[in-house]
Amino acid sequence: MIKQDSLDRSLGYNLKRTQHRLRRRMDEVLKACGLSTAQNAVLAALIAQPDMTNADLAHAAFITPQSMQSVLAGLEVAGYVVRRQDDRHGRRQLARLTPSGEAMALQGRQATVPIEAALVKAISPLSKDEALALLYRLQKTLY
Amino acid sequence: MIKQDSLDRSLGYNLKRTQHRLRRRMDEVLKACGLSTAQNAVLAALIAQPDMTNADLAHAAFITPQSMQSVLAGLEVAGYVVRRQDDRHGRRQLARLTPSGEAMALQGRQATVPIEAALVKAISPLSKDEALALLYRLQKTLY
DNA sequence: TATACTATGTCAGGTAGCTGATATTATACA
DNA sequence: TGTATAATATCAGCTACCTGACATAGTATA
Repeated sequence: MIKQDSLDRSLGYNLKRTQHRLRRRMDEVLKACGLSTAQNAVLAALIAQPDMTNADLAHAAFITPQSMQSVLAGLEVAGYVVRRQDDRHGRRQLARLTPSGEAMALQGRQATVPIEAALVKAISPLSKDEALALLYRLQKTLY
Repeated sequence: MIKQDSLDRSLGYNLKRTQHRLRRRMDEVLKACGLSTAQNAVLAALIAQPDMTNADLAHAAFITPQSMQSVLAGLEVAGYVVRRQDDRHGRRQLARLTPSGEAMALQGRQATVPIEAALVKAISPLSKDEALALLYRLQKTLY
């Protein structure tokens, strides 16, 4: 490698590389739980906020509603999630965790806690609020 | 949305969301050039450093060497890239841009410059060096 | 030198997520 | 009220990328 300088100094490229490594680490530990990243995202979202629709979960997991359908179907078959009709809405189906789904959600959370903790530690000398504020600004710019 | 707090304060989740939006923006402008993100990554890498191997390019574009094979094959068919045997190595094949490949690389670069510029602008009040240093620390932690 | 190990390229098959299209329900509005 | 628009779910097909297996060439080491 002689001249990789322009790429190494690019924010976009470094955001990509950071996210890529984060994804790899997450996949590693989640695989040990028998969860995919998308599945873990669903469980994490549902434990924070039960009775979400397929569309909501898709948004939370950064995939399309069509893709979320199959993810959710898999979680239903596995017995981690149940869906029922929304009483006050003929189209919506609300998903929530079963007891075993909650247990699996906690396992996924436990597995990923060390990674998040390592990130927080690596922020220094910046504060977590400063780092989050930076990411918020970038997100707002990119919306 | 009632309680999304824990996710919104998570560094990992916000890294993912930032990268996701960046990816969408990049895809938009590159599509107008007729380029995929992977193709643009190859062209950008080759303009910075000619005569790279398939394995090198795969690493630079964050995909597997197997996947890069088909990307590179497509770029060869399109006439943007040529590959030749490395004189001093029986296995390596070195890729470089054709004149039209260079032109397309510049088009891709021009299309993405405003996005990178917007990111740089959004960093403030932090400096670019501070932001890059943060990403470097995160990458090192995640390796 | 011989032998194990690593790097590179390639083929084959699988999977996750995407786009497009459609039906149904809710909502906004004229 | 009626009608257009938006939201939600779902089916079908496609594509990009992955994993696994393998052949060949270079490198290290005993």
